[in-house]
Order: sequence, then C-alpha cells, then structure tokens
Amino acid sequence: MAKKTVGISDVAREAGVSVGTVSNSFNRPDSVAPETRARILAVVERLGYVRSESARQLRTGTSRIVALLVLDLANPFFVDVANGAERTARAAGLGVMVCTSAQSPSDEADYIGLFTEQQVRGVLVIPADPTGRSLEPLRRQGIPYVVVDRLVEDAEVCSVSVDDVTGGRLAVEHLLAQGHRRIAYISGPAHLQQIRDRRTGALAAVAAAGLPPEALHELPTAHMTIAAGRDAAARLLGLADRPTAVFCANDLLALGLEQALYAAGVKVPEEVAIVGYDDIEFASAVAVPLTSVRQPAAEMGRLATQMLLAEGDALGDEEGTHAHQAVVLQPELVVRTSSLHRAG
Amino acid sequence: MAKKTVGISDVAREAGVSVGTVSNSFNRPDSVAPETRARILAVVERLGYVRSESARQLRTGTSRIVALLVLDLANPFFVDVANGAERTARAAGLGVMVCTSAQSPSDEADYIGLFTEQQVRGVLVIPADPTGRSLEPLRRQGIPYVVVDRLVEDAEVCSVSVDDVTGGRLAVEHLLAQGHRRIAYISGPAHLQQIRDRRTGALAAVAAAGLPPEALHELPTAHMTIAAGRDAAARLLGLADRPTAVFCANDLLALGLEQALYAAGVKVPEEVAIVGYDDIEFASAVAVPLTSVRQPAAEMGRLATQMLLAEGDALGDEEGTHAHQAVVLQPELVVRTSSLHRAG
DNA sequence: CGGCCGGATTGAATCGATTCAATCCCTGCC
DNA sequence: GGCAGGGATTGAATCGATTCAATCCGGCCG
Repeated sequence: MAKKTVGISDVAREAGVSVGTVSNSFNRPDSVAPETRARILAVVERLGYVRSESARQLRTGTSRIVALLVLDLANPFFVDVANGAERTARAAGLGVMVCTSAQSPSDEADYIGLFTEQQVRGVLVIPADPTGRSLEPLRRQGIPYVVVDRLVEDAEVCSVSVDDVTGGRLAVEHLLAQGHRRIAYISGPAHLQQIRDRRTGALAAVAAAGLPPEALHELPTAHMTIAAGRDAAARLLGLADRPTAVFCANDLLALGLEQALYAAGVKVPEEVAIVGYDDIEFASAVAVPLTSVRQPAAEMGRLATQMLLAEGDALGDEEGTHAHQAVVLQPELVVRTSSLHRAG
Repeated sequence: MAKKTVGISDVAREAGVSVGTVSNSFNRPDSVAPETRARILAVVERLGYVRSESARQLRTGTSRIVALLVLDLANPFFVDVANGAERTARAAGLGVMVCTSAQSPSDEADYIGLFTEQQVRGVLVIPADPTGRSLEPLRRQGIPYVVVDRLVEDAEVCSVSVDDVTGGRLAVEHLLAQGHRRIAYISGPAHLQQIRDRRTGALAAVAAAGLPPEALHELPTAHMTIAAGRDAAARLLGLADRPTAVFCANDLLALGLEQALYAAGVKVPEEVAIVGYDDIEFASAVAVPLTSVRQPAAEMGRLATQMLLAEGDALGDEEGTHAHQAVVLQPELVVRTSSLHRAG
C-alpha cells in the first residue's frame, strides 16, 4: 500500500532522461526540447509527482514563503494589511504565513525563531517588542525583514508606517473645528509608539488652537478592544466636567464607546462627538457611522511586501545594492455622522 | 562580510565532537552526557547556529507547519477559527500558515498545490470547491487534512462542522415564536452547503408551524458582506408584502441590513426583526445588538487541529489505526434586542 | 585478570532537487 | 568532407541534518 513517494529520479527513469533534464524542464523550460519536455510532463502527470520543497530549498537556500507577524487578527485593520501582503506575495508566486503575536514580545520572539529555522524568504513584522531586540536573529541570519506600521529611523531596516502624529492632529483639529473645547482621548497601552504619536498629534492640535494641554483628557486602556471601549464610556460619563468630544485610538474602542453611550441614552453626535482610528469596515456599518482616520492598510501590506522582495533580490547582487528606506504614508480623515454636530 | 552560514558540522568541529552527537543533543538530549551537551550548547550560542528546517525536513519527511485555508479573513468568524487553530498548534510546537481562498476554487487548488510541495504536517480547510476535487492531491500525497465547517459523510476524511440545519431552525423558530408569519431569508451563494442547510432548517421550522413554504421569502446574495446586506435591505423594502422578520445567513449581512433599515427609518425590531448567524463580536457591539446563532468557532479550530495531529500520529503506526470521524457541533441561539418584539 | 555490559560517541549513508562543467549531436558553412 | 557553433542532455557533486550500526571505554563481576 504505502507506495514510496515518487522523486525526480523516478520521473527521469520513466521518461528515459536524466534527472538534470527533468529539473531543467521545471526551472528553465526554454533550455529543454519541447517534445522532451512534453514527454516529461506526461510522466509527471501519470506518476503524480510533486516536487519536494524541502530538497529544493536545501539546495538553493531560498524558501517560497514569507512570514507576516501581526499583533492581533481580531482587529480588521491587521486583516487588511494581511490581505494586501497576501495578494502581492501570491502574484510573486509566494505563500504567506500569517501569525499572531498577541502583542506578546515572547510570542514574537518564538515566532521569529521559527522563521529563521524555516529560512523564510522574508518577514513582515508589526513589532510587539518596542526594543526591537527580538528581531536580532533575523539580522544575524541575513533574512530580509520590513517593519510595518511603525517608523524605524535605523538606517539598517526598511519600514512602512503611517504618520500617526498627523493622524492624531487631523482627528482633533476636526473636533476643534466643530466647536468642541473639552476633548477626551481614549488611548491604549503607553508602550505602543502609535498611541504616543497619536497623542502628540492631538496635543499639537490643541496647542495650535490656543488651548492648554488639559483640554485633552486622556483615558488610557489596556487592550484597545470593543469591551475596553465600553469601559471607557463609563469612565467618561463619570467625569466631573464631561468632554463633549472623544478621540479614540482605534475603531474598536470607538464602537464600544458609541454603543455604551447609546445604551446610556447619551446622543451621538449631539451630546458627544466621536472620532475613531483605522477606518475599519465596521466603522461605516453602524447606525451612526463613525468618523475615522483612515490608514491605507492594504497599501501598507502591499508596499511592505514589495520592499521585502526588492531587498531579497538585492541580496544576490553586490553588497550595498539595497538602500534601506522608511516609507511614511499619510492618513486621511473620513468624516461621517458621529462627529457632525457643533458643540454648545 | 558574507560569512558562510554555520552548519551542524561547524558546531561539531568547534566543540570537538561528531555531528551525530550535536544532532543528538538536540533531538534526544538524554542520550548525551550532560557536560558534553552543555559544551555543545555553549558553542551553538557562541556561533549563533540555527538548525536548517529544510535539511531536517528533507531527511525526516515531516514538516513543522500546518496550513489553514479559510474563505475570507474579513469575516471575523474565520478569524476565530484561525485563533483556535493557532493556539493548539503552537502548544504542539507547530506553526500555522493561514491562507485565504477568497471562495475561489482555483485559488484553493493553487494553495493545496503549495501545501503538498511544502509537505506540510497537515491541512485544515474550509472548502470553497463543493466537489472536493481540489483536495485530491492531499489524499494522493498522504497528507492528513480535516475539513472544517462542512460535514463530510465520506468515511475517508475527518471533518468538524456545526449543525447548520439546526441553526437555521433555531433562528426561524425564534422568529415564529415572536409572532412573525412572513419571514425573509437573506442567503448567499447557493453552492455553499452551509447556505442550503440553513435554509433547510428554516423551512423545517416554517413547516412545523403549519405554514406554507412561501412564508419564507429567500433573497439570495452573491457575497455575504456588509455591502450585500445593504443591497438586500433595498430589495426587502421593495417587496409588495414586506416580511416582518429577517433571518440572515451571516452577521455581516445582518449588520448591513440593520444599518440600511435604520437609515431608511425602519425601526428594528419594532417594524422588522433580525436574526443573524455566527455571533461575531461586532454583532453585540452595535446600538441595537443583534440576535444571532452562535457557532463555536474557536472550538472548531481547536478540535480540528487536534484531530489533524491525531491523524498524523496514527500515520506512523500500522494501517487502519486512525478512524476518520465527522464531528458535528451544535449551534446556540443568542437572543438580543434585534429580534425582541412581537409582530403585529 | 579477563570478559561483559551498557552508556556515550562516531561517521558514513541518506533524503531529493539543483547546478554546471562536460559531452553529445546536428546543422550549416567553407 | 571537415569543422565550428550551439542547442540539448548528462550525471556527479552538493546542500545540512538525521539515523543507526559499529565502536569505544570504563567499571563491575566472577
């Protein structure tokens, strides 16, 4: 029963050619006579031969999969990034291995270890470890990687990110323009660069409007989830001098907030205006559609993958061919109902 | 600069032992003297050695990654499945390669081809191709696979699914119990077994209530997305004898529907009651929380992975050790506001 | 003192595809 | 007829870890 797996030599024997020719007919079809090739392919079909990636990879040293390590697939934003990456990778004939670090630096390190052993073609990573130390093995092994959704100044790595300072500024400028003077910022874990940048932008907008920093009241959260958004709503409503507008660090928080406010009978946007971040699909699918700062998620995935492949190609050439670059994309404010009402 | 990659033989030489001992100290630590092992590990550390998966895999024939092929990560339901699978796989020291077929049988076939070449440890697949033909290569190559989210009667494969007939029945029974007599079923592509099963269950409930099949008005959609839900709303409102309740084949459709109804000034649940399917997180996060049929998504991913690993283990043993099984889980109706109102 | 046992170690064979220098063979040209 | 040129083909060497039969060695027992 247990037929031996058919290898390239079985095909060669059956087709009456050498293994080299069989290999060639796959990898440089032009260098082999058409009828020979046809004969070989027929045998391949008949025997059900499939080439062993591990053998190929051992010999050539290059794998056909790229890894993508995201913080959390439960956030549709990362799914969009993944889709962008998957599409471009597939176009290049590569597979994508999507993994979740769950924001845990140790999980991240584990996965990086797995990737180096696999000698993947490259790694796209949204870092959970702010120190960047867990990426060290990649550098040592010479595996190309691109940091996604975080700006890295280091000239030794490529990165694709979105200007979060501008994003935060856009959101709060918009709220200020609507007449709001007391604004809450429902944020997230302070160790995330994104969170800090968005606050910086928000504060810049506040300052530009001639208001004191206290005009922005920060309500930190641990998880940036819908549930955390609901919790934040309770805290917001408990505030003595309740803000009339809220800027949320992502749309999940904003959705949780909006729902909790609705349940509490607080009208959005009449009593409290809301601006979210990411512009996930669900932001526009609720009864009171969410104003949000859109990030070009799929585009980031696409670009990052392209840069990764470019870097991989450059590896073969002389040293120094590849110039690492930090691409910064611009966010865009998408205004919807949740923020369209002038305050008092 | 370009240091040769360090291999097991470099470690062996540096540590003054043979390659066999180095290999053993990784794979059967007990069979090597503690101090020898310590010395080897020190050298490994110093040289920054990482084992080559491709070489290992070539020799042993077994990979350390399992593949998961889902229809569409944009649907949080599949993300939950993926999370369940990823957790269990990681516990077993394996990586998961998550891929998206986008419901396209040809993409599915492509990916299956990639998986066979990679000789992955196993495949979890939510089939896009109803014929199951694209899975044939897996069987030929003897790669274990488990079909997820679809019942397969074939005694030759394992499957984990949810009883969709019951799910459909629960949903419509609930609406009937609320007094509704004209019910719409916003469905999806007819070639999906899930869609047909849910209709079957819905019709059974209608029949059990002594109503004619026409009491269930089907509105098919092509994509089962939020946008499709909005479209369906327009069609629903255009119906001559407008149903007072709607059963949606998934929550994305239901969310789109609910929003469009809200925008059209049709009150939910007073004028139209809604029941969705999947119970994704967003279903409970909107202003009028959605009644939905919950599927144990993460549990499916977990179970499927376990079955896959069990099957893989059995491969080593004598033939016939592994009994393929079709596990069917039960759905559960989660009642929320969107359906809680008695029809006129 | 010799023989034996068993834990530790050795190292050559092996997995299967790729590569490339060498060979073969045919055609066209002088 | 001889030869250069070139397209097609060959096959042995190679990638790096695993495996297992063979060897080694130190101590224990009779």
